[in-house]
This record gives sequence, structure tokens and C-alpha cells, in this order.
Amino acid sequence: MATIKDVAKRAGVSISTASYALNNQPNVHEDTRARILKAAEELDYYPNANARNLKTKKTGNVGVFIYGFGGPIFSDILEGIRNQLQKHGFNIIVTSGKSSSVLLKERQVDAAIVFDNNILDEVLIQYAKTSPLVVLDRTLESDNIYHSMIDNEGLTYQFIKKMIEKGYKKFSYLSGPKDAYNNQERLVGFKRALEDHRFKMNRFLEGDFTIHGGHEIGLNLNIETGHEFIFCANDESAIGLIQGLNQRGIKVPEQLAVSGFDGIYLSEYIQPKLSTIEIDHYGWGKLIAKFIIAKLQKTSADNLEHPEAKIILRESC
Amino acid sequence: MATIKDVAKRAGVSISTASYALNNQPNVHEDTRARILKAAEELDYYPNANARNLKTKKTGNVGVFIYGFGGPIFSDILEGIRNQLQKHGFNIIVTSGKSSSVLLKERQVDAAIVFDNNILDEVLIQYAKTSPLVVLDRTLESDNIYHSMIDNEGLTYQFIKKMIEKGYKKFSYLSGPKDAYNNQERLVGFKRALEDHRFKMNRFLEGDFTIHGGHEIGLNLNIETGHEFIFCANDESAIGLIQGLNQRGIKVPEQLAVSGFDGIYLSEYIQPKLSTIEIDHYGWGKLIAKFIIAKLQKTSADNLEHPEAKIILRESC
DNA sequence: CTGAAAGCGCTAACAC
DNA sequence: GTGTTAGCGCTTTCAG
Repeated sequence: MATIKDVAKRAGVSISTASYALNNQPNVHEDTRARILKAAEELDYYPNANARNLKTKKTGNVGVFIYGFGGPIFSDILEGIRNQLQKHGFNIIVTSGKSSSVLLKERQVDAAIVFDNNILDEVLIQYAKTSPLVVLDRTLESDNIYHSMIDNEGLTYQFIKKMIEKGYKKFSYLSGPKDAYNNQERLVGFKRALEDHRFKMNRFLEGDFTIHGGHEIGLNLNIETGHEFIFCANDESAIGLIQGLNQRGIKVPEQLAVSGFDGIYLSEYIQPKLSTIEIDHYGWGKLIAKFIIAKLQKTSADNLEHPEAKIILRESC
Repeated sequence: MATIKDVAKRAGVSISTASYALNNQPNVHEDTRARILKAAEELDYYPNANARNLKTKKTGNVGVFIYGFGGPIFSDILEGIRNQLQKHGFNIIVTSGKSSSVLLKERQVDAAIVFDNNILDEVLIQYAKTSPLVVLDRTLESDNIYHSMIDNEGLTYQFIKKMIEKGYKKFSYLSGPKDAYNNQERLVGFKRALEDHRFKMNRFLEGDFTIHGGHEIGLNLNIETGHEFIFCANDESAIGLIQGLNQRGIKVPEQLAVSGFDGIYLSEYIQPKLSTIEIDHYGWGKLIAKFIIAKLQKTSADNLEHPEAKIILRESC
């Protein structure tokens, strides 16, 4: 690998001049610059990131730490983040599992976005001592730690309210994993809406946010009399539920009404089309990235807001 | 941020001794080691990755470069890779878009796995001059570049052969993007199987690998007489196609038979259940990671093989 | 406009 | 077992 030293030698200049030229600094004679650039080209020179980072204490990388690579919502958020970072010359680095804590501790990224329960609070707090951090999956009060979360509670409340107005009388909840932040908040909104309107929860179905989990339930659920509405804590479980119901010939929404949460791509392509609370995940990613870039560039950052969301009534309820 | 110097001072030893202790080297008195570790703990010391990497010329990171964060198959491959790398203490770094070329050029990863058409051959060749590289989406002959690809052609051939045996007479192809490697090879296998059995392609439908694309076609396709079978170049387009057909009340497979490719999770949850060629994506990821680890550790690496695959006949054909 | 030189934090000979 | 020191490749004062 050619180093800056090789380039300097080949161009017949000192290392520092080579560095200036390579970094587009002014104060280098155009002829000199041209010679240096040519030498670099010929040698296939590319700066060593470690040396640069060591010196400048910056990496140009922004890390996104997620609990798994699967799932339709991450992909949209990630694309939004990527798109925005790219515009401003930052690299996006996505990782998961043990690597996350390592990269965080080693500060291989200048800023971090976290959506992974498994990363310890202390790792985050430690990281935030020097670099900005946005968390999407927990509340963690500390300097330099910022939050951006879906208004799970409020949106669910609004949705349930609409369903009450629509005339449903029996309200059930198909949950996600108990420890999932999103699930917990959605449940709170659900309960509060019922209470405020003098209803009580009909039944609580334990799910896991997956199509598979919803499907199992759909296959085995006993259908009650009275028009029941099941609020699913996310789209995937709702989709699974509907598929299970379909297989048994149970009509949605006539015999049982269903809704989801997230507004994933697939929700439009099932039958009946899923009613849901659509989150603008791509826009959310951009929002977060914008905020981070502002922090990194020390321009005054706006406040981080909720991602945009809207209630989409289609066919399933 | 505390440096090794701070730790050494606090423990009352020299920098090198601190380094030895921190890196679990032998030849350090247990008492000394304990003192150093304690000092490190108290100072929240964590080694500076850039300094270490600069010196050792290693990063401990393996990069995966993909063309987009979406899609059900990447998530499985990535999980497989992550799982395997994690076992051996390597970090996984996933990125996409412009960042990919940057990380590659700056050698921020010790090895790379590439599934992104947009990355230029020359960038890869340059990278492979010093580090092992596995490509999943192109053939590129060069030292230190290894390939692992789905046996698209052979598997498609086998599948079509089965369908011929089953008695179908009209064979159509719903394609992916024209420039997608996977699509091209599958088409070759499809055509070859027909030729070998004296059939010709009934019609060629232009798709794009998405549910949406398939759905549009399903909504508008004119249904021909004679029992037609449509081989879709991937599951997502097959799923979209079926949903479109369902909406029009066209019976699959009775009026039109359909199959997919990939064996994604969703394929089991639609109606009718999708027949497909199932690729073990998770296992594929592990396979690739294993190979890379062997290369990195200079243990003799086995050859990289095709991922495992099997034909799954369910209900759609 | 260009060069000399210090030093980022760490590892690893090499001495003792 | 422990300390001294060179140096990885780069940026950035500071001189000239």
C-alpha cells in the first residue's frame, strides 16, 4: 500500500505539502498540486483511515445499532438514514449483536443511533460522554443522549377512539413481546382509550410481533359472539392473524375486525387490505440523520421530533 | 478519554507493561496485572481502535456491502454471517451506497463480502490486493477474490423439469430486473429446461422482483386457455402475482399455476401456499463467514460452496 | 507556498 | 517481568 510518503517522494515534495494538496487545502501552487495528485493516482494511493482518524479524532462514520437485520421497518429507517448521511459525506455503519458494544466502546463511529434493547445503558452513557447518541427504544436521561420515538400511546389512543366511534363494542389486544418498548406503550394507549370511554378490554392475546405468531393465533382463536375488534400491536402479527382467519374461512372484518401498526409495505397486499397506523419510517430515518449531522457539525440542531404518522383505514376494520 | 498512558501511570508501571497486561500476554506478574486491570477499570479505559489498528494493520471488522437494506433474503444472510463472525470475535459491519466504496478503499474492514452491483470492479480488485473478498453477485476473476453463488441455473432447470413431468404444457417466465445476475441465470435455466424437452416459452412477463410489480401483473394479466404455469424469478413477485390474481377471483393453481424462488418466510403464509426453490440463506451466510474466518486466520480454508437449496412443492403449482 | 518536526495512542522488538 | 523506544501513516503547528 502506498503511503503519503511515497506520494510525496514521487512528486518531489515534502509530506506536509502532499497532505495539503491531497486535502484540497489552499496555499498549494496549482502546478505542485497537479503533480501530487498525479503521483497519488499513479500509486493508487488512498489515505489510511486509521492514521487519519487517530490524528483528527474523527472517523466520518455514523453507527446504527439494531437488534436484528430482519424486519420491514428497519430497512426503511436505514434507507432514510443512509440517504441523508450520504448527502453530507458521512458513512453509515450498521451492526447488531456483540459487535455493537465493541464498536461503541472503541468509538469507531462519531455518532450513534441505537435500537437494541440488549445494549447496556452504561455502554451508552459512557459513549455519550464524548459523542452524540440517539436512542429509539428506551428513555435514558443523560447528557448528549437524545430520543426520538413513535408516539405509540397517542396514536393508539386516537385509533381506538375512532373504532369506538365506528361502533365496535368488544376490544381485544394482540400484543408483541412483553419487554418491547413499543408494545408496552401501545398497550397503555389502548387501555387508556377504553377507560376514557367506559369500555374494558375484552381479551389479551399474547403474540410476538411475527407473522408466524399471529398466524398461530388466527388458526386457533375461538370466535366470540358480538362484533369483536382486535388491535394488533404491529402489522406483521395482524397479517398473520388475518391469514390464519382466512384459512378457516372466517370473514374479516365481518366476523372479526383487525388492525395493525406500522404501515409496512405488505399491509396493502393482503386481503382484506390492512387498516393500520402508518409510520413514515423512511422520513424518520432522515429526521434522525439530519439531527445527528447538525450535532456533528455543531450547527444548531433542531429538536428531534416524533416521526410522522397517520391512521389508514382500509378494509380490515 | 483515558489512554494507556494514564492507566500505566495510575498503576505505577510502564506503558509496555500496561499494554502486555491489557492484552492478556503472559510474562506479566499476576499482581502487576491485577493492578493494571484495576486502574483500567477505574479510568473507564478502553483501547483506541485507530491506534491499535494503525499499528497492527488489522481492524477485526468484516464488511458486508449490500445494495439495499431491504428485502427478506439479506436479513437471513446477514444473520448467518453475524452469528458466525461473532463466535470468532470478529465484528460485522454492514453498509450500502456510497459508504461501501469508501470503507473498502480506506480498508476499514479486514475482509469483505459484496452483494452490490453498483460497486465498481476496480474498487474490488484494488481491495483484494491485500484482503480477502467474497462476491455474491458477479463473476470477477482475480487473485484473492472468491465466489459463492446460488446454483440459479441448475435449480431452475430441475424445477422446470419437475413441472414438465407434472404435465404442464404452457410455461411462462415472470422476470426480475434485467441486469440482476440472479434473474439472468434463472432465465437461462428456464429456457434450457424447456429446450431440452422441446417446449418453448409461452410468454415473458417483465417484473422487478417486488410484490408490487407482481401484483400489477396479476391484476392485469389476461388469462389464457390451456393450463399455464408461470415461473416467477423470485418469491416476492410470485406473491404479488398471486395476490393480484386472488383479487380477481382467479384460482391458483387451478386456472393458473405459479412458483417462486428463494423460499422466503412469507411464502408459507399466503394462500395458496407458494411452491418455491428454497435457499438456505442463513446457512449461506454462515458458510461465507466461515470461509472468511479461515482466510483471515490463515487456516486452510475449504472451498466455498453453493448454498444449500431444495425444491418445495406446496400448493401454488 | 513549502518543509521540518511533533505527536495522536498503541504494539512489539529489544534491552536489562 | 518490566522498561525504553521506534514507528505505524497521517495532520498540523511553526519556520522560513
